[in-house]
Amino acid sequence: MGDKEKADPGAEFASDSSWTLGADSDSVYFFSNDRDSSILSEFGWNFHPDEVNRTSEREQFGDLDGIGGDERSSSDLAGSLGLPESSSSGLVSSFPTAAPVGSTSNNPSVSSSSSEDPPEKSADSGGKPPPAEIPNKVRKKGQKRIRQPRFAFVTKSEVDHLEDGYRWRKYGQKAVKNSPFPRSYYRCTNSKCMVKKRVERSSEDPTTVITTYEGQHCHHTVGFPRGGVISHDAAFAGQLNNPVVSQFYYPTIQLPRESPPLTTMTHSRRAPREAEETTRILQEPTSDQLPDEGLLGDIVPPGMRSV
DNA sequence: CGCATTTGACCCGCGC
DNA sequence: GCGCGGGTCAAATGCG
Repeated sequence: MGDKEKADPGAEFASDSSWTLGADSDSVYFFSNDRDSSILSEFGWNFHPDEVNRTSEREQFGDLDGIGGDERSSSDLAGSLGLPESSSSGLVSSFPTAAPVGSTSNNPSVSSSSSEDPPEKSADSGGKPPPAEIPNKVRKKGQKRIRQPRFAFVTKSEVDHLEDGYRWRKYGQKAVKNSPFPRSYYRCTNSKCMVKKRVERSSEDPTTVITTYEGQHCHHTVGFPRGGVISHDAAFAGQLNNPVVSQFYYPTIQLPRESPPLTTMTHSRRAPREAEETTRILQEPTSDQLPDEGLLGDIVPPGMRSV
């Protein structure tokens, strides 16, 4: 696959993504050292910034302005997010710095908008687990849709559905304007988890997959139907091994110099055809190969954190 | 049989 | 107010 890097991933994302990145400026995250952990925890992952080696993606994505001033902090996020599922195809991870979600700016990067903090998990308010936002039918008129922080990742991958350690259920697909590729909507299969993610392929660069996460996991990674349980670390490591370049807008996490193999796993019962074709056999990585032991695996329930 | 995916319809927010 | 586009729902369908 092309290893070429995206010249301007952000721009692409901005144009393709309908998620008004930064549209709601008030909800945009401005990464700062202090906020690193907060942001990460926002997704249910605990990150220890200090342990993460930061690379100089900045150079690479210099045009992506960092969020508010200190982009470095964003690096952790990527790892926490469980990363775009590229594990099957692999990616060279280069986590770009987080971009400000200023829709007005050229910063394409990711958008994270946390307009209103994640609603209390009203987990079971009825039968189905409520989505991140109040269901239309339940939502009262005038009640604004609540959006959770969103983080987008640009990944060079041939497969759309990448593994990230969590199980996802597809609940919708939409055609993307000005793009031949549809956008898929996924929800975490955990009934109590309201995390959602959107996966779409860049129209400009078909080899680029844009994954946007919204919400925070309130549980650990799950086991896979086949392949056993996988940890975030494993998933993360595996992705790093991939030959694809993944650009994570938010985090600027540092990748291990070497990507340890990771056992490929598939969440969905039906493995994507592409995945089967491009999947590489990976092996579970050792802790020292990972960016940081426990860095990715340390997950904390959303409710535990204080933002 | 249970769970995931597909897909058309519906709802909502936003721009004009 | 209207239209467009994004996002979600839910019934139908398929697969293991």
